[in-house]
Amino acid sequence: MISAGKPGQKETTLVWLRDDLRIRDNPALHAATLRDGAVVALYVLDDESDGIRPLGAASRWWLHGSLERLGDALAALGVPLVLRRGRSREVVPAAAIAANAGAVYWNRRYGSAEAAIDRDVETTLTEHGCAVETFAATLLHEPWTLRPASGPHYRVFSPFWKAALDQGEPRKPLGAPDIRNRRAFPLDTDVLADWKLRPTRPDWSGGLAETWRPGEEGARDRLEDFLDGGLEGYAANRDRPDCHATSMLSPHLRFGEISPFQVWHAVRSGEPGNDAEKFLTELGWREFSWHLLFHNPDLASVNFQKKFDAFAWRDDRTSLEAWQRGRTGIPMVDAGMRQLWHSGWMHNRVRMVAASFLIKNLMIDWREGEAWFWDTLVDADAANNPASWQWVAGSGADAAPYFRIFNPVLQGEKFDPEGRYVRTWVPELEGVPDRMIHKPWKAGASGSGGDYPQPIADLGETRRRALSAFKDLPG
DNA sequence: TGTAGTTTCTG
DNA sequence: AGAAACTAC
Repeated sequence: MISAGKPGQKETTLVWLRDDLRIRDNPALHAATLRDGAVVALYVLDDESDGIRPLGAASRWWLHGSLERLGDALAALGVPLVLRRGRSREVVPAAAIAANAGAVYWNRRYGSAEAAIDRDVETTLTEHGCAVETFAATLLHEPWTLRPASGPHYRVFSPFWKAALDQGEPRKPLGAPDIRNRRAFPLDTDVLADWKLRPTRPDWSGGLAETWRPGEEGARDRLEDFLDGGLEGYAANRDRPDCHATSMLSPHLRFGEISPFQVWHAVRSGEPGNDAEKFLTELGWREFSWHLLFHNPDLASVNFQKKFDAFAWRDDRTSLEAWQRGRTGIPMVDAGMRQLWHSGWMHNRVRMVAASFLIKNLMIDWREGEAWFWDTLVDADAANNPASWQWVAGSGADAAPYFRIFNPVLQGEKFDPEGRYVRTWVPELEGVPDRMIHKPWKAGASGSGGDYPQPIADLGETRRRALSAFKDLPG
């Protein structure tokens, strides 16, 4: 039972943090600071509740770093970060009671299992006389505020994004709160290290640590670096994996270390033009994915287009493993898969090429690829990941048509013309001349290096196989 | 944010 | 001959 407190006693406000691991532009935290009394932050590691998708290994690695940074930042504000593990429906009310909280605030989430948990927690807290307030923080547009004239939700990106833009400028970001010198009373907390979010025995995380700095400061630096060049050339170079033309903000956005509102206005305050529009459109795809997931909670497991349910995917563990390990013999695909394994990230263009190879050339179920990305990407996002895989498969909303099959050789020649990207991740190919770098099997004895494998699939043959198989889909 | 095969244009 | 345009998948 939460006591109303002695008359005049200032009540604690509990802020339940989830996918919003930042102190700036955090509406729930900000609102808590406007109240009298202490503020306590809570993070719950919940792998147990029904319908919750446990984090992949790369995401767990990231979470550790992000919580570490967040704990420091909150401590500097005089806000303790309390860590608890277990079912949110029980853990959150228990923490609220222990903190003698008069109010619990959080920023909304949009997965169906998560939203159901949040509704139940709200009910329980309200029954205990605890005030609950929730805020919009993670998406520019609440998924239910955008509605097409007909149908339950948008299925095509362009009209969706047009409707979003018609809603006007997103709100301005909030600054950092300042709430020092309010005494919170001490609450039991888990020790982060005990959660064992980071690998121990074989520590595969070296490449992640080289590449990333989880946390709000790392996010801000990444955004500043990206905007320093004024976005110049983004539209032209964003498809070039051999250039540093993309923002690499995805994992920071995923964990809410930076908000889309901050990104939006940072971009808007710069030079307007095609580069800025193009980049903001990428935020739009993120919004679209969440719009789709909100209206289709099983997006990660069920074909958006039902006619794909009948499709006979190939069961081929050997090829799947070759793909996962970057040993398909197709340089562009292997470079991407190795970049992913090493750094927890893959360039967007290469994601499309690697996914297309798995789905179309190998004809392996897109869910296998989605699951691998979920485990290995630091930006693994519950909406973006399945929406994008279904996009490539052709089973999704506004998806690429079945006959759009990427040729990894042509894609390589177009977007990695000197093979710099491929050579970075596939060192066996170092000695192959530029002309042959994306098709070393044709280089003969002069070229292909060491123990680099022969292609596990003939691109032409498997393309024709996919075309005829997908053509047989009903409708 | 497709490819491949074919036709048509151009120097 | 090679680019550009066109079209089916």
